[in-house]
Amino acid sequence: MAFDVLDILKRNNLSVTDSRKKILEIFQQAGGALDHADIEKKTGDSFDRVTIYRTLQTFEAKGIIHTIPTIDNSILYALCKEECSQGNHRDNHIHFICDNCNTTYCLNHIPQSVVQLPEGFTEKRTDIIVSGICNKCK
Amino acid sequence: MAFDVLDILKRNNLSVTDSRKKILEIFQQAGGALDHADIEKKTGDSFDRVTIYRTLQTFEAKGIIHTIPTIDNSILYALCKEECSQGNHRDNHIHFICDNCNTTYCLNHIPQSVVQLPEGFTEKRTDIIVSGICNKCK
DNA sequence: ATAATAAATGCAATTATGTTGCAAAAAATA
DNA sequence: TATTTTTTGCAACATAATTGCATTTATTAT
Repeated sequence: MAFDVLDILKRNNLSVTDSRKKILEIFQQAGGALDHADIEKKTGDSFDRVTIYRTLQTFEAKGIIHTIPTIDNSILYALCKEECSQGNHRDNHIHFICDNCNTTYCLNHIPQSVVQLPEGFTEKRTDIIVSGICNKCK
Repeated sequence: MAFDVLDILKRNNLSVTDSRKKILEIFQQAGGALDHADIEKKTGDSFDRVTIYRTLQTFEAKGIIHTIPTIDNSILYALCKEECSQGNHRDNHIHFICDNCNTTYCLNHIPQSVVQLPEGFTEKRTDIIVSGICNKCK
């Protein structure tokens, strides 16, 4: 566990700091997606709010985490799978958000160009967000 | 035009007020999706910010407008099509957001249950957001 | 048409959310 | 271990969103 976290930071040429280690661990334990407020809750007052914002920004820029669109005004982040490389790590994810427990699942299913766009439209990224009830809440 | 707007309000048992009429007209003229800030710009200082927030909430509750997930932290709203009834007015929309001009298009294409969910997961709503370049910006 | 009732609005205050500059602290490098 | 580079925390600031309440406006019943 601790090894994984160190490894991720080193692979991405990031300084190893307490906040970065802690936030990565939180993502690993959570499994699903988290927003800034979730992380702030889980870190208590160990770190400044600003540090959390900046850490999330750094991780996203490096492709360690990716954002998930939401219907409310929060920004959800989730750990990228191994396969997600710099360029395409945002593409082809399907996310499931449980209406009951609010957990976000990253489904690894890759949609085969589902959408038929009108003439003149070019697709760059497609996000599919499914909401409903998850297997734990049913 | 003015008739449409009145009609919508009456069909939904809403009091006819200046702000509600104006905001509906703005949506009709815009065609695409708008967030709170867009509407505030277009109304100038005719109405208080709070009134705009409350009007959007009311419209969403009535199924007159629906929200669209976004990757930034804005809440986008768009007029529902006629066919969208109370219960399902959020389902089966595909939205296209242009990376260049930022316009949001409501595509009427209805996906035929694209996603294969794992056992125990129940789908209630599916949002598909495609981003890229629109036909005007290409 | 007018009075009574109900609903919506505007204002002020409050809370939440996000950003920036800079000095101090910590990490990486030589 | 000393030097350089990077990250952090603090303070200030900016924006976004919510709530309660008095006033205004719209609806309704007479």
